[in-house]
Amino acid sequence: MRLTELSERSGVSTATIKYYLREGLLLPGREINRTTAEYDEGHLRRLRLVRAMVQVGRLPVATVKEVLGHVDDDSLGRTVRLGAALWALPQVPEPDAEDAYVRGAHEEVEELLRTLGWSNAALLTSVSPAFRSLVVAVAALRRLGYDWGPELLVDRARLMHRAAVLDLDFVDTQPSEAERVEAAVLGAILVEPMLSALHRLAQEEESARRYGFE
Amino acid sequence: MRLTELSERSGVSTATIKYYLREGLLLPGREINRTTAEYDEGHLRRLRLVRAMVQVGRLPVATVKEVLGHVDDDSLGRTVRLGAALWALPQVPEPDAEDAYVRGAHEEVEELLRTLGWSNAALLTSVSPAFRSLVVAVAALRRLGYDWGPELLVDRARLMHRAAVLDLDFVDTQPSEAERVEAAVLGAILVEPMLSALHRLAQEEESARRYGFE
DNA sequence: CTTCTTGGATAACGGCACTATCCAAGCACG
DNA sequence: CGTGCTTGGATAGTGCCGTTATCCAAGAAG
Repeated sequence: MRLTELSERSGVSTATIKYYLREGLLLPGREINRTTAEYDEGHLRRLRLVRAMVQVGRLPVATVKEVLGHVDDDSLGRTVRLGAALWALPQVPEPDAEDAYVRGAHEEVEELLRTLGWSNAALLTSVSPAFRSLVVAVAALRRLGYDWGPELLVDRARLMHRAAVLDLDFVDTQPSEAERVEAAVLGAILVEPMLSALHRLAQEEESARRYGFE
Repeated sequence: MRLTELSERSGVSTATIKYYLREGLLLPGREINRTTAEYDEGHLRRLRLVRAMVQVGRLPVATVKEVLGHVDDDSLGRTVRLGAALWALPQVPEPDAEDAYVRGAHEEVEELLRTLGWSNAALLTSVSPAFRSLVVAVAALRRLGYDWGPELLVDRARLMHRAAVLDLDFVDTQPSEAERVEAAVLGAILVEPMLSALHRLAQEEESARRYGFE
């Protein structure tokens, strides 16, 4: 198919597709002659993947490129590929390591991992972006005077672990390794906004149950 | 305290504080004379709240203003205030209502709410931004060929409901109504990145447990 | 008195996701 | 065989947004 058809079938403007091609998010089509290129279903699928990451996952375009690079790199094992993709995700700004709140939060999160017995995750301490994001969030809450100690984190962590188990169960249903890796990354990137949406719906529901609408 | 001290204690540059004042995220200080204004602890706290929303919650400044407007509006009940604040959160772009995937996803999400018995949330169908975000996410997954039916959503929804219960339990520990409202909104805005971070850590942990690092 | 600091107004900046404009090379149809 | 359309590539421009820099006149400080 031509660029125009690719655009129609994906709902993405040709200008934007050209932009993605330029940025290396999409492989160039098979060049038929100097003014025509042929695209296939693979391009369409990849384009939809990019769109999902950008629109639903709110990933910056540069990040999508990086994530896809890890997904495509089949020299790595699945855990490493998934980890690499997760590490490319947008990060919270580097916290001030001198800040007392940040240091306290850091220790609390480490204690949390010990409590949970997440020995693998504990290896990643202070390097994993997810770890850092967690520290920054906890520090922000403490700065605001909320006493969110490990006891309040641990239940939520168990919940999210169960969500992760569901995600990886789903990954295991995929027929091929390539699909499993893609599903794993999608499970990280697209499931997250879904969980957020469910969380908000659940909050509205539960708030209405408890306090009504008055 | 003066602007400079406010800046030092919060770690936010004076230029940025001025910007927030301009945008109405911060109330002006008590004007001592034409070139001096006095700020208090309330300003510092509000500034930290704004920073947390912008940096940790990734909310656009205009959205923060809107959310704070709802938080401050004590003419409303808690559920309504929380709902209003949640509705101001960044939204996924309006989906194409003609799109078959979107329509299918819409029905699936409605079925999900029926299954869960979330009757209050069901009232909000097709208006709540959270509902819409969920529809968009499900549609994106289906477009990519994943058969994520309600059966895969319902477990996750129950998990997020339990998270919401924890959030509202925490809200109920707050001593005053004003603090409860703030905690509820924070519980929506700051807890979400925390859950995301925990989710990613849990995925890395679980992936390492299942497949190792090879 | 002079030098520094204050807060307010305004303009400028840098990043980012697109989008619009050109262009020359092909194709399609009467 | 033209004439006008479409193609893909290159380049520049747009709009938004969070932030920062520049001015300024009015006070404070030594």
